[in-house]
Amino acid sequence: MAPKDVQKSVAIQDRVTIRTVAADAGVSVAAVSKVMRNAYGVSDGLRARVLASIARLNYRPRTAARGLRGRTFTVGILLTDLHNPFLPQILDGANSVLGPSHFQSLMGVGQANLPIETALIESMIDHNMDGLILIAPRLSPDIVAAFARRIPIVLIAHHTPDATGYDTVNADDVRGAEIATEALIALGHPGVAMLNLSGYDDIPESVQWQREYGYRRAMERAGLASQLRLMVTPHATALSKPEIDRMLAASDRPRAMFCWSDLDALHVLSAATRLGLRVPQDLAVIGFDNSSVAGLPQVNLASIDQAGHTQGETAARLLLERIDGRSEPRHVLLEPKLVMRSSAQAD
Amino acid sequence: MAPKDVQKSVAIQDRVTIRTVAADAGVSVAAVSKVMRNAYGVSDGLRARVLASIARLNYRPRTAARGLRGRTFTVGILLTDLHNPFLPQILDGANSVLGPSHFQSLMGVGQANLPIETALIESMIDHNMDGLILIAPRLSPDIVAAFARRIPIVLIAHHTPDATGYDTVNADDVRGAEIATEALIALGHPGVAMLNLSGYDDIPESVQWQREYGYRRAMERAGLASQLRLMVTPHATALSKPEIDRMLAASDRPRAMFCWSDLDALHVLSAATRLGLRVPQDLAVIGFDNSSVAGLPQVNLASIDQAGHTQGETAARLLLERIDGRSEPRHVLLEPKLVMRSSAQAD
DNA sequence: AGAAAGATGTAGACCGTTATACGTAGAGCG
DNA sequence: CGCTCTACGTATAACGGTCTACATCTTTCT
Repeated sequence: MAPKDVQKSVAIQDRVTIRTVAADAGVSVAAVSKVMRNAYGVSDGLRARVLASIARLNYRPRTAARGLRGRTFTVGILLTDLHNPFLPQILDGANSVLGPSHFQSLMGVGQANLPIETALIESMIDHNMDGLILIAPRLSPDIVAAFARRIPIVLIAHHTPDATGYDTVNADDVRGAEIATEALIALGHPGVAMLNLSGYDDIPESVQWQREYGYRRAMERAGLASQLRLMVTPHATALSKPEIDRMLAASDRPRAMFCWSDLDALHVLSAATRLGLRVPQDLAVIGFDNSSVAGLPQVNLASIDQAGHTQGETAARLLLERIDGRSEPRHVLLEPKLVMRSSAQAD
Repeated sequence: MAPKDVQKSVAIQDRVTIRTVAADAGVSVAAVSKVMRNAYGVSDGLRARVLASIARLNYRPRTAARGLRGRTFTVGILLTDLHNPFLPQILDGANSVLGPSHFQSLMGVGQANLPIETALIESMIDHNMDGLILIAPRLSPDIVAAFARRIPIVLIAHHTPDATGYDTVNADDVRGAEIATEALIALGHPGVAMLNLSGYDDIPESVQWQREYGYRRAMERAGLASQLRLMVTPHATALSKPEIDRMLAASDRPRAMFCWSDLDALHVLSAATRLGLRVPQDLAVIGFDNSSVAGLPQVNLASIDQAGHTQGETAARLLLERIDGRSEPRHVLLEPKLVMRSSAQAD
């Protein structure tokens, strides 16, 4: 746990501190602090003098020291996995709100690993960050709630509509799965199968549970309850997929598949190509995320768009509100929509 | 510049501090600190008592406070652009070294924007991070050097082999471009064109300059100096590419293209598909990065692999050395290699 | 004019660590 | 036995900010 014996670091250039500025401007340290914080009780003359000194000395307050008592104006963003191709949208969205508010964001990668995730959150708290955005964390709701008592938190891709200690932002995953399944049924394929993420976190809060539920509901509503067919796969990073090949080579192979993520849908398409199946005639496929690869002409994967940019924006906005003192929970659900492409289009 | 008037934040649960631990263990604050730092002058008995209290109270030192005097055991990683598909490899590599050393990493996204990049680096310094890894920053070498006087820095994808204030880790981009160009020439296409990133940072330090140089050198060595053909494109996020279409539709279109990045190569392949060109018979393409999309069966893009994982590992290792006091510069160049796929294979 | 209210600036405690300087006790030694 | 060494703990000054009291100086009101 404890690091190796610490030795003196390389000499670092002297920094200009709040005291340097105070001396330069001929005022008290407190006055400079007030100007920095836009606090009450500063005359125009004093402010001008201080600002001039700040500019002249190129002073910037040291976040770490500042956070010891006040705010750091930094929020932490926890990512599960960098390979996820719809992350950039979320982050762009979040930064588009954070930037103008003079908040910085620093990110950590949880690597889909619970201990690492926990350690990162602890670390972000220890860095005195003002709030946290967690994207699809593995954490259980009660652990999140415990953290939320220590720091404002907004969750993305984690369905807990009744949680009171924090906010959530989600695409309506049930509805998205429903739309996809209905579209495949409408194509004339009764035996629509679903490829889902297998997993240790097979709980209602998880995105994959919600999508599976939407699939089931659409099938039942169409009177196809008896045709339900679910397959699971470990996380998409596991590249070799003999099971997918086997499934598609079998005589009772599905004619249409709804995949819980674009990444997995890509593997299905690859397998189809390998086996000489025509898409969409022999096999129709719809994915989820509408990630950038899906739009490539070589791929042309129909997919459910879940408005990542908006999710990021919303999460950042909610977090700033919470940092500003709001304590009533807010849970936002965004409407997904199908982006049709040739992988599921009769045409 | 200054944020809105600050108001009191939500009440946060009392934290257990070093004082709480000291009281619980019945020792001085200094003793606890010594145990935490593995410092000299602690008896086994005292250490045991303190560790027991730490465990019982679940104490963790607060990084921000710690950094005020000592180290934070946190390094910052600056990314240019999350869309870049070979980032994950680098980060995995870096984290595989950082993790076991009890160092955390926090990342910031520079969005290929100089002011944002600078602000992030300042912010990381203000967070008292112990060192920085900058990946393909837009910063000019002298600005990097200035920052490096304040904090240990390792650069990835920025060629300054003579810099003395910091370390660099790079793939040999000249050699990589050369290999790709030679492979295309060997295919029997004399008129090999190159698609490069256009840009404001057209300087020898940049990756794109190095790759262009490699392309030129290979052409000249093959006695094809007169056949040089360079095209440039703004950053790949600009999705619509009428110029690429125009170029490929022209009668004097290139028969082989070396693209400075996989992302751009994908757009070239897309255009070829749109225009009904056969790959590789009518147009052979080689990209750079060997990113995960390149390997998809639908894509099958030949590409130069630049060992991202090793780059990340090496950078992290060098940074830790620098944090530990090394001051002589080190500049590592890794050998790239061609991964042949059907986009450039006669077959 | 005198008092109350408001505006502006300062002093200094405090945040949670690190690290230096120092005190004390026991061991080793001539 | 007195003296030096070493090992172990403690007290406390930083670190660079924030923020609560409070002091001082103007206005405004009666």
